[in-house]
Amino acid sequence: MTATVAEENYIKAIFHLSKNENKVVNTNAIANEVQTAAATVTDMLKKLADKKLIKYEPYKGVSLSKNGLLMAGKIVRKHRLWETFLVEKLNFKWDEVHEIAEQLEHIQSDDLIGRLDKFLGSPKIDPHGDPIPDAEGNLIPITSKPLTIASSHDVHTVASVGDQSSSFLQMLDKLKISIGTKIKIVEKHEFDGSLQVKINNQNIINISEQLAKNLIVK
Amino acid sequence: MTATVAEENYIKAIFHLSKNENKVVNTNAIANEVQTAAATVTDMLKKLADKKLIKYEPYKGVSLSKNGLLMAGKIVRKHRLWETFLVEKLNFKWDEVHEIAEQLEHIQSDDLIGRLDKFLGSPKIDPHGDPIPDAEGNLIPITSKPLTIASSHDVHTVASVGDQSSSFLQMLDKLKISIGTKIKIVEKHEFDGSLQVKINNQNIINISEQLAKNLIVK
DNA sequence: ATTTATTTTTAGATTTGCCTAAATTTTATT
DNA sequence: AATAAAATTTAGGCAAATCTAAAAATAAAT
Ligand SMILES: [Mn+2]
Ligand SMILES: [Mn+2]
Ligand SMILES: [Mn+2]
Ligand SMILES: [Mn+2]
Repeated sequence: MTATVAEENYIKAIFHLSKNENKVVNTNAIANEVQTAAATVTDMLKKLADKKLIKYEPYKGVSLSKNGLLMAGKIVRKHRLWETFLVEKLNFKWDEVHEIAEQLEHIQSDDLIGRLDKFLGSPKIDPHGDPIPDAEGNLIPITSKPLTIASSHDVHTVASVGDQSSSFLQMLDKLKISIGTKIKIVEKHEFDGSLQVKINNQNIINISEQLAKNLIVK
Repeated sequence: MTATVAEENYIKAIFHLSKNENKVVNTNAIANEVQTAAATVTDMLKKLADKKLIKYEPYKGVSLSKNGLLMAGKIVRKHRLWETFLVEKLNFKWDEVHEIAEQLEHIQSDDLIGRLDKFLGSPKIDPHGDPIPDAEGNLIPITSKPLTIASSHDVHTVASVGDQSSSFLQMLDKLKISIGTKIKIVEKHEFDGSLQVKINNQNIINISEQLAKNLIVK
């Protein structure tokens, strides 16, 4: 009844690739996400379909079933609660926690997660601004968008990051951009898509389109 | 180079069965400890011997190598630090933490354990009174003995418990006996080995030999 | 509409950790 | 010392998760 670590990682990968919706996910995309061969993914998809965790049509891709979606939500909840613990209590930096949470998310004990949640004050978002699903695995999606499609001359607030890589997160640290930072688009450069932005109503800097795309604001 | 969860569990089992010494451990004892068939243990012993973690002589039993002993110490350190976290920070009772620590002890990150240790104030003993090995895996054995061989009419202090079962720990809770409790042997009953003891210089109760054997005092 | 390219699945192997049953070695008992 | 009992190892197999290479299905390009 309880899923293996491998199964949990696949379920979570499908969840992330389908962006919390019912979007169909391809075999190759999963293979890339979990870093395995496509053939290995096919094997696993058959197993997950047998367990009714996904809807799988050969050659057509997969989506999570209702059960699969809730399971994914619970794993994501654990991942994000542990990340919050690591940053809030153990003083890890936000670019250092992903690998460890990747392991901790598989620890099996509902009681543990309930107590951890309480210990942390039942946080609603993790250190990267991502929402934490409830104990049943339900996730309330946050209505936010990349800075690239946000309106000019308006002040936006950084809600989360669209990339968890430490190179990206460390760059944000250097630029003094974090969750909650106010950003006003001063000018958009047609040429390379870069943006002239005002940070926290203070200094004005230029950021690349690549960076702006991964700043999720509300 | 890094050991699997199964390998770690076997190394730890051998460590516990050899009571931190160089005592030789039998296949059946390990099989019983890790709850597997004896043949499975033999397979694993060959693998651990190849990796130079144990000294293995077929039919003669095994003991940990220097490397194996340090690896065991590191796993035990993690187990006991996590137990301390669960009790001190998440308010688990001391009879509820073993199963979860059994999982958490396999999380791989030296940085994590270093920070956890610091967060907990570098505790020297875990919730059961067992010493916590240092970061290198070295353990300073505590010189303590079962209450059954302690002197009469002297006051002893409970240092640790010789049994982690929740039935035993819950019984101690009922008897108001915990780590640090003062116990004076009032009388030893020849007939069944039970002891008349005075708890914290207050009430006098009778405890069975079975119970006294698992009260480790100093 | 064919041909080509890409994606996905199938086929056949490997490794790890486990099992049962049979053979072997060691230990205990007549 | 011979035999019986217990402990341990070997033999052969199985399930999970992975791989590479080949076949099949789908999508893209001419
Ligand atoms: Mn994971
Ligand atoms: Mn996160
Ligand atoms: Mn364990
Ligand atoms: Mn303990």
